[in-house]
Amino acid sequence: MRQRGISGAPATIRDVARQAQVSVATVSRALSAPNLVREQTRERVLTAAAELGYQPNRAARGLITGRTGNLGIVVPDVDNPFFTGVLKAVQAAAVQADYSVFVADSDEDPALEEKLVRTMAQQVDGLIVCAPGLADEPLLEVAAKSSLVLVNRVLPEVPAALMNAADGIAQLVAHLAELGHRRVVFLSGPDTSWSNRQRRKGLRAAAPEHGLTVTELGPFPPRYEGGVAAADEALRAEPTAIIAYNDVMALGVLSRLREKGVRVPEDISLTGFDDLVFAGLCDPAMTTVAMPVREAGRLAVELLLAGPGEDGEAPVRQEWLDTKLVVRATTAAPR
Amino acid sequence: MRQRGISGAPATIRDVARQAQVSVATVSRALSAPNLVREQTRERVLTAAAELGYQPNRAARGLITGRTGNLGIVVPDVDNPFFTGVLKAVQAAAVQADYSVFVADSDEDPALEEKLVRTMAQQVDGLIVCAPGLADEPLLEVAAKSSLVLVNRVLPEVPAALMNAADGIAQLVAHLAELGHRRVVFLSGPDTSWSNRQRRKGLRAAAPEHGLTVTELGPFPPRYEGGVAAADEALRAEPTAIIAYNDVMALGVLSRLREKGVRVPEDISLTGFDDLVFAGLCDPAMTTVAMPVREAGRLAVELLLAGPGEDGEAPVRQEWLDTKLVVRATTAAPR
DNA sequence: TTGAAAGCGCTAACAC
DNA sequence: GTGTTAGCGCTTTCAA
Repeated sequence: MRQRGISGAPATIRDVARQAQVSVATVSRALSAPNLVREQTRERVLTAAAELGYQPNRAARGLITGRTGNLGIVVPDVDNPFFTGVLKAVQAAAVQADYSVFVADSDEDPALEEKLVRTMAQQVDGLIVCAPGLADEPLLEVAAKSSLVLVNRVLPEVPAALMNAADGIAQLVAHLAELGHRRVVFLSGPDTSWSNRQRRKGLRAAAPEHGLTVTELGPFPPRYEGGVAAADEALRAEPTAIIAYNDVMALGVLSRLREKGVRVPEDISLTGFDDLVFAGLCDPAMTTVAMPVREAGRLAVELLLAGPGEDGEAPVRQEWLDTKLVVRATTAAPR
Repeated sequence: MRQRGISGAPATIRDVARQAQVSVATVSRALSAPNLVREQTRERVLTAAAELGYQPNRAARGLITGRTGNLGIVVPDVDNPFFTGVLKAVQAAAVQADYSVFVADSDEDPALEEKLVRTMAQQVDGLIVCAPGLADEPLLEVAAKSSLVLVNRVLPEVPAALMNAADGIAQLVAHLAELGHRRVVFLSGPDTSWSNRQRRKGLRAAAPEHGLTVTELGPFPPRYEGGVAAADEALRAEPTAIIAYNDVMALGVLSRLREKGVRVPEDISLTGFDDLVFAGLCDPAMTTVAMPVREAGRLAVELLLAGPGEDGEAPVRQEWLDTKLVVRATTAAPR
């Protein structure tokens, strides 16, 4: 920030001290430990500070306290609504606790991700990482030296905010079974993704309980085109319902099915996952599973601020958040 | 960031100096002005730094240089793809220039927006503001003291990255006219929005040139529900084409039209604006105008880093970026 | 080419 | 309750 005001440089604590006729220590106290100064003195200081437009220099404060007042979050793609949901909540919770937040976008590049995590770790009081692609080791290493919270990822002794996708897919299975479906196809996402593994695991556990036969196809790229490509393959298995790895993929499936004259949900049911905005806006509106992205963001900040506890006393918190089935118009009883 | 490594506190410049058997000044120089130290010395320093995992403390550096190495951006909603497009590019450009970026979300609240802008201004080297709702005065005030760049907003003497929506809508009008449309409806967004004014202005200028009669309706809330509500009103004007303020609203219109059995584009043409992801994913895919969000983000950072010039020498840069018509499936010749 | 030393603006002992 | 003062880790004169 370049100073260009008439008054030149910004006011320092010394300017305030002079104006209020007290020492710098008193100014410091009046501002950060108000109960340590006489009411009257404090008021003089506050007035002087206001008059001079004084704002404490955070770098100087951080230098001595060892705290920066900043939180960081690294995500693979800030343009992906899944992560912005988390980001939004992180941001809100941080502001509330009087922290600022740094955001870094790795553009899905694991190497960059590692660099960003390391760089950021040293300029924040706590770091939130949603980085499906990053390897375990660098994370563990950083976690050993800094306050780290993982989102949707489990690593020993590292606090985490987890979304219970397995249960979400179980809800989905129950819903489908109740409608009368027996033969479904699961369109898998990337094998490397923790989320995909969770979803598949949940599916494998829940399907037998509901008498569902599942054919797993893929992996497919978790994008619109991936869905388009997957649709034909899915049809060949002649299911009555298709469970796509996520909403975006489901949209691709939907488009391809329409192209081939297959009606949804009359001829075949289709579900997404994540409940991104457009899941509710497409036509027919998509039955999907809502992920607690906001809650995860909020929780991540809470875990960060709660800190590691009194040196190993409390156990590391890895908390699961509920997902929720959202029934819309792409699912119906099979013919 | 809490330290918990075995080695205790992180290495400081003094540790490196000791290990490399030089003074702290030399370490500092080796790191930030390599050509001022002998090659051999520099290598010793670099080795020592690497061995100790030394990372300069940014707060300390900032304290003395007056620079923070941080950029800030404030947006009304980090969960809105329009802004995340800008954010993504800002982030990328910043990292490239070795800056970190703070992001603040005002949640569309002008009062909070003002507070965030003021707070942020003092902890960054430059601030990017995309805040349609914020009043002029606070912005001008902050701009007087800090490096500020506006996105999609014009204020005297404040550098800005602007998207040429007026031209975009002119392209839209030309496209519609070419298809044979003569009677169109414009579904207006919020009156207070700079974007809406730009779009309306462009429409009013372009329509007559192409022999189009325009009925302006609204203002409507720029959301899905706004579009649903607007659709009925639009139909009453019996247009052959509807131009919605933005994509989200257009989606609402599309849904309501389908509900009423009005086919798009056979019975009526429909256009959006912004080209958000789902504009290409909905069915039929939406004809819309792509906004140069990425370019705007990139440019904003460039304007920030270019700085105010040699004290008033160079004129303040307010640059316009091109928008682009994207023809998809919601527009066709009228019956 | 290198080193010694003076702070940047602030907080936290420690005196009074 | 308040003031004095010693640094936090770094960059940058100024000398050598």
